[in-house]
Amino acid sequence: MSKQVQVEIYEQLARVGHALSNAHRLKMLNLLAHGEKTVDQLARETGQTKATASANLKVLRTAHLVESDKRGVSVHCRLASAGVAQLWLQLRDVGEAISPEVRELMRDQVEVEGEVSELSLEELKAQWKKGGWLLLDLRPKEEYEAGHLPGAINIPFSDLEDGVSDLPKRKKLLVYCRGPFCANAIAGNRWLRQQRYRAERLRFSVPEWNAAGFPVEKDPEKN
Amino acid sequence: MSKQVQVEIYEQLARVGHALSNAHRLKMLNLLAHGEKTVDQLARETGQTKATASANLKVLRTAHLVESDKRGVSVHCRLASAGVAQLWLQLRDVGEAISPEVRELMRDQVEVEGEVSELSLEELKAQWKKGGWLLLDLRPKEEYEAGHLPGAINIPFSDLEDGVSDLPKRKKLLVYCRGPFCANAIAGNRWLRQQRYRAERLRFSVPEWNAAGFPVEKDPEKN
DNA sequence: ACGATAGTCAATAGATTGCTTGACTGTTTG
DNA sequence: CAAACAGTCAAGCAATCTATTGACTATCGT
Repeated sequence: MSKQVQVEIYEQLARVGHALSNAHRLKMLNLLAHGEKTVDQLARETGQTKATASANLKVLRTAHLVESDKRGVSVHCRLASAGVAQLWLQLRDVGEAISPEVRELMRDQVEVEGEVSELSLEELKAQWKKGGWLLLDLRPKEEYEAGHLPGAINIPFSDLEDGVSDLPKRKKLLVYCRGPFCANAIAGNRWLRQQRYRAERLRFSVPEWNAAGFPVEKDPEKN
Repeated sequence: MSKQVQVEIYEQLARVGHALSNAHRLKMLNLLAHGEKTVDQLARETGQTKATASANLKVLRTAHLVESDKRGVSVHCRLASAGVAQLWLQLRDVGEAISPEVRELMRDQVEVEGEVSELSLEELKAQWKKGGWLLLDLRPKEEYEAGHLPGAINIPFSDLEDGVSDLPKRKKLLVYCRGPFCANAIAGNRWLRQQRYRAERLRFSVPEWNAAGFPVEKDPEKN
C-alpha cells in the first residue's frame, strides 16, 4: 500500500518530466521566465499554431508548471512559481554542461570568438556601479518593464536600427536578450559590432539574475 | 540557419526532459544519487526486468545523465555529474511544492503526524555537534560507506530487527534512508516507534545534504 | 446583432514509447 | 571447455504523443 503511494508519487513527478520533454514547451517556459504572455504571443514566438500551443500549454498546466487566467479576450500565462524558472535553468545548465551535442552547437554557431562577454553574474553584480559600460536590453518593452538588470536601457530588437542613434560609441555595450541561445541577442550583438560599436553579448539574462537572488529593476506599469 | 541551431539546442534539452519523463527512470536516478549501482541492482530495486532497466538506462545515457563502465561481469552506473543530482532534486522539490496530487499523497500516507522531524538541513548542520540525538542511516552498507551524514551510524533496513539492540532508548533517533518518500525510511521509523524508541524521520538524505554543499563522511573502502 | 479575434476541443493520422519475450554476447568460475 | 550469470539487442504489440484540421465558444468593438 505504501509501495503503491510511492509509485504514484514518481508517476506524478514523471508528469513534470514529461512536460519538459518537448522543444516547444521548453521554449515557452523560457519565454515565460521573462514575464507573462498570452497564448497567442507564445504561439507566434515559438512558431506553433494556436491549437498546438494551446495543447502544449495544457500539458504544462496539468503538470502545474504554468498557471493562466483569462482577462478580457486573452488568456495570460505565467510560470507557477520561481522554482519552475529555476528548474528550467537547471535543466538548461545540465544539458549545456553535459551534452556534447549542445556544447558543439554552442561553440559552432552561438559562441563566436570575441562576441561573448566573459563576465559572470557575480562579477557584473559586484562591478556594475563602476560604470564604463552600458547594459542594453534587447527584449520587447513589456519584458523590460516587468523586470530588467539594474541600470539597463531598453531598445527592443525590432527597433534596433532606429534606436541605435542614442547609444554612445565610446562605452562598451553589454547586450542581452532572452538568454544564452537567443537569436536576437546574437544577431543584435553582431549587427552592433558591424556598426563599430564595442558590443559584447552577456551569457545570461534576467531569469538567471533573478534566480541568483539579485534584485531586478522594475518600471512602473502604465495602466 | 542560426534559427535552425536554436531548434536543435532545444531538441537536445528536450531529450534531457524526456529522460526525466518516466517513473522508473526517476527512481533509478534517485538510487544513483546515493552511489554507484549495477544494472542488476537497479532493476531489482526498482521492480523492472533486466531488459527494461537496460533500455531505460540507455535513455538516461543518451541524455548524458548517467555514465557507466563495465568492470568484470557487471556494468556499474553512476550520475554523470553533481548537476544531475541537483536537477533531480529540483524536479522533485518543484513537483512536491507545486503539484496538489503529490502534496496530497505526501500528507495522506507519508507524512504521518509526529513521525516526521521538522529539522531542516541547516538546523541539523548547525546543531549536530550538540548531540542529544543519534543519526541512524537505514541504507545498505555500500551506500553508507560511499558517504553518510556526519556522525551517523548504519543499520541497513533489512538488518534492523537484529541490529536494534545497539541503539540507546534514551536518545532521540533521527532516521533517514533514501529521501522523503523512501518506503524503508517510513517503515523503519514506524517500527522503531512501535518498539518505543524515540524515533523521527528526517525529510532529507545524503544527496540533499551534498547538494547544499555540506561535507559527507566517508568510510574507507575495503578492497 | 455582427464580424473579428483569442482560445479550446474533438477527430485523426503518423510517429514514438514502454514493456515483454527470447535470442545473443561477453565474462567469470569450476 | 562448459555452465552460470550480467547485460544487450531485436521484434512486436498496445498505448501514448505530436501536430493538423475544422468546428465551436467567449469576448470585444461597432
